Amino acid sequence: MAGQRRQPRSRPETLAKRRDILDAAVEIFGSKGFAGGTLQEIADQVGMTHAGILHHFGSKDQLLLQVLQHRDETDVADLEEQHIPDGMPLFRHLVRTAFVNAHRAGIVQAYVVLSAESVTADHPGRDFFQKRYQTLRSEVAHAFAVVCAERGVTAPDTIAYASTSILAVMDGLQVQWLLDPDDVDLARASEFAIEAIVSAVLSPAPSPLGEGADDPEGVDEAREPEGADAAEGSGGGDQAERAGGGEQVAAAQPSRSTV
Amino acid sequence: MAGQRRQPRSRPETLAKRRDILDAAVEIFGSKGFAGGTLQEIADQVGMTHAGILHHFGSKDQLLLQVLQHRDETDVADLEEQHIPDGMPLFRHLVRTAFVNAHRAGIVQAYVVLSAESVTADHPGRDFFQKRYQTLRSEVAHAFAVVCAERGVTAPDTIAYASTSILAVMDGLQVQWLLDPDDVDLARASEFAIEAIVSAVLSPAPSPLGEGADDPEGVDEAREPEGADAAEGSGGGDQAERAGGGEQVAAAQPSRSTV
DNA sequence: ATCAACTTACAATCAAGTAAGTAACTTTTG
DNA sequence: CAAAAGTTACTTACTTGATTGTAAGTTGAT
Repeated sequence: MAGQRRQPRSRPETLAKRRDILDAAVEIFGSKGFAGGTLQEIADQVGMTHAGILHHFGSKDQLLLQVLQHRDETDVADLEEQHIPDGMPLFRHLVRTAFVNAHRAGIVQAYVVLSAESVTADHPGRDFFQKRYQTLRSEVAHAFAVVCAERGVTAPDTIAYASTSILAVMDGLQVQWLLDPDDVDLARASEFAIEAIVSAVLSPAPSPLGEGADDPEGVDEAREPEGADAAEGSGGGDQAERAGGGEQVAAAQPSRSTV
Repeated sequence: MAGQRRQPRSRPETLAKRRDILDAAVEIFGSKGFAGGTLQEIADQVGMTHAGILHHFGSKDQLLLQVLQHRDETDVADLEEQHIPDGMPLFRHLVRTAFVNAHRAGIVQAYVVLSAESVTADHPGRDFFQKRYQTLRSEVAHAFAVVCAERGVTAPDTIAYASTSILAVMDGLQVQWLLDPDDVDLARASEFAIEAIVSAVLSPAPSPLGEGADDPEGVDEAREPEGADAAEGSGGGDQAERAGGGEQVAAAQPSRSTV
């Protein structure tokens, strides 16, 4: 709803200012979320009024989009130095990224918060993250294909699961690490999980859970064709199930009463 | 700042109403986030005014806490029927949970959004999720210890990484699945990843990434003792690195320009 | 003199919380 | 057992304080 001149012919000084704003926005949105962070706070951080920010970006939504895009560009630039890896080097690169991220809680948090927030109803960043994950998945899948070819392994159908899973662990570990940096070793755990998943693709082992025994088909999946029926909105419980499951296992903390 | 009588001696009818409110709150907070959702919306859904809700719960923060706690209790009750598993059955249970969750986008979303949002500065749910993950990690770790003992495997030091990783994949997959239910098979991918990680603990394979070669020590970790120095607030790029990484790999979607 | 980069001032919402009142139900008590 | 008294579950109405966005004016550089 806001008309905005998108850098019509701006001076280098102005561009620098815009970058400052974007950096401040990452920090604020990262620490308070998009809905929780305000233009005022961002403005304060760069020493302007909130109207000044709107002058540059037109609206809060636009600002978020630019933040996201700017991050991408910045990071791409960072990588441009190094050669962009494929095949096995990509996996090594992902591990290295986790090690680097363990020293960048600020940006990690921004992505964690914004990506999760983006799943909410018409969030301005939804499209961005959806496309991003699609891209990342296909890149990782490609690396898997390359590696399989190199080793003469017939590219298994597990590649899709493995690709999405690798990205998932990296993200999920970030959440736990942000909540509890002392308990979670972001870098090592990422390394371990990535290795585990790559191994599983390259040398598929029989399921340790017991092949026929677990038969999750009977539980749910068999009834409906794919996991696509999606969005509902009330009912039982998600990760909570996991809490329940362990409560009577010799758990460290009594979960029901303590929490 | 709000004084509130916490069910002093309420009638069963009242308790039912409160449950209604909690259910509505899960839905609203799940679809809009905690910061994004309003008491008004929740009130509308149960046919009251927002003041009525404050009458029951005192404040929005309190409401969130109760929502979280209520979910836990509900889910525990759900599980009480089944026997709570340990050892290998716990892992099977986690897989089953993923299959069940694939049909409960609503609650899955609530947890995804709220857990990620909880990492933000003094979020009322932070403590809840921090404790929750601690509990879950130790439960999974315990199951690993049991399984290792059963198989005569010396419990490896990888158990901690594996435990946190299993929870992480499950969470991370949920985000991707919510954004793109057609592209991501929540249940199958969770199953695959859990099996991969359990296998990696039970039969450790040499790193497929090349033992000495990757040497992430040199990158960062070696410099500072642990991944605990944490919170910063500006700089380079998180998952973005991953996008960059693949951009020049024959990726499906042009990432820089498209996004 | 013009244009970009702002600022001040204001509009329009909107949200959380509070206060006070009301109707219904429970408990006490004579 | 019934009237009084108290309590609960709300509502309406208001206060307070933000927050995004707009409009119009000011300043400095080209």
